[in-house]
Amino acid sequence: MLKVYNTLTREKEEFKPLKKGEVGIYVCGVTPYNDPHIGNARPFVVWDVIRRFFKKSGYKVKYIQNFTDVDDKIIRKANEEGVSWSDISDRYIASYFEAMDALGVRRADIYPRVSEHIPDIIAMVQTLIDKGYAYTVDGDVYYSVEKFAEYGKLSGRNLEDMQAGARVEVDERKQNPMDFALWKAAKPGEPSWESPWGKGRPGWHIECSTMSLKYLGKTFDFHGGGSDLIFPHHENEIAQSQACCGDTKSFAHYWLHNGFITIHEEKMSKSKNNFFTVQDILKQYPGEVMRFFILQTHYRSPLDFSDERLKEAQAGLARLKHSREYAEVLSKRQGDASTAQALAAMAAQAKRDFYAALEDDFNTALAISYLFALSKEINIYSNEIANNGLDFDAAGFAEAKAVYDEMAEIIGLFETQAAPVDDGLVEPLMKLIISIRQEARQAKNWALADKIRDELKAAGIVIEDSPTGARWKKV
RNA sequence: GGCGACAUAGCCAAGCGGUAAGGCCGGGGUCUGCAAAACCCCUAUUCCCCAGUUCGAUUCUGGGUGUCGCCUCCA
Repeated sequence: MLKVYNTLTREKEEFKPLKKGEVGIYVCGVTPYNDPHIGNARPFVVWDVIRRFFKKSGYKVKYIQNFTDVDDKIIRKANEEGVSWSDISDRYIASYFEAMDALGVRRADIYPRVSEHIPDIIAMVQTLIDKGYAYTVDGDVYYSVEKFAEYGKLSGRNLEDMQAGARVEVDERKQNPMDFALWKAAKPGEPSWESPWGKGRPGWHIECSTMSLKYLGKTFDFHGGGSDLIFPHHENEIAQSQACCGDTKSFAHYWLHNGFITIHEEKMSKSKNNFFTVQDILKQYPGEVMRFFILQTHYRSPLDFSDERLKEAQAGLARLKHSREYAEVLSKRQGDASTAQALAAMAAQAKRDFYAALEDDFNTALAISYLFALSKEINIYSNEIANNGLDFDAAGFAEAKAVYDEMAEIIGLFETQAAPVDDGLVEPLMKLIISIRQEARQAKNWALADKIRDELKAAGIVIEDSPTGARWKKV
């Protein structure tokens, strides 16, 4: 039984799909005005796993993720650079996909953009006006929060408290300081579209209501995003969507919010200028390491970013990879002893535990621990075979590997292949050097063998001997 | 000021009423001509503090202390 923590009720609830065997997911995407930093990437990595989990569990998944490509910051950046707003959004959407590809995040089913849904947005705003939830002022359209009785239900606030502590400068034209813009009248130098209220552009929030309605319907299963979107963004989406549909039970059933990635315990954010972009980190670590780093912590917890943490993730991931290689090799060798029955049983148990962990509010950290548990079991058997001549059971290893791969696939590991950096010359040269050294070793000429190894090391190449021959790698 | 989250070994991190998963680091060993790599084993009588509820609490309740977040653009 799948249980999920719902921000709306502040409880873990049993997940009941709207339609049996199907799940609809809307995750708030990015405003493309910058390269994504690792904090931005977190929700997409998390949801990528959730989606893989649902698919593996037999659900038909519809996963929508928007791009807010009409926005103040995009416009500002475009004006700074003297290019069009769409040049900026196109550039950073491409950057976003580049980062997601590196992290092994599979594509959503649809990536709707604000700029391609202006008529839908206008229609929704008009409906809100018609129903009395919105009013126009000088070409702007505002949502009247007082008209929506349940305003604040997601974020656990009420209008009185918010007004008491409001730090925003009050726009005197608003009926209530908390009213927010559905449509903004055009200003010089801004992109704009014709509307019943004059030229203008959509406010923030309305696009998600409109596009989720269009692609997932009035009611759907999951809505996700970072915790910072709970208020005002998701609160406002609820107000818009439920007012529009006239049904306070409509819209998303389960609201999932991920915690922040921090640096020195402080939220990573563009405004604090304490962020690391995915692309920057990729210069030091493979995307897979970042992904593993993110998933080793439960999605709702804060996650402190540092080089140290990434190094740890890399070491742990390397351990998992080694075991997979063992299982792979042994599953293909000849061997029909049934010594690995315990291994197969262990694998079956690991698989059950793994799924149970994910069914408990997508506890990837716990799930990954079962990957390590199976890894250890595989290593023990491999050692018995290598060191004690135990007969082995290829079928047992094949079974363990199948389970191992299934778990890894949901977490999204082992998918990226290291790009060979060979220029066509290094490989044959190294082969030659290694074979010369091997001859020296066979002649017990340790002085020469060690000299070759030491000098290569000084040149940045490490030689590692093994029963099946020497390996080399750049440091 | 309002609302909320979190505090578990050297570091990271699960668990959230039945007696502390996992990873990293460190220590010991196996393998190796020597190394390296890899693997195996070991590493918290104890879960921020103080009360309370309970046969029993890291887990629940109350009160502290500390850290972080939202209330303004933010994943």
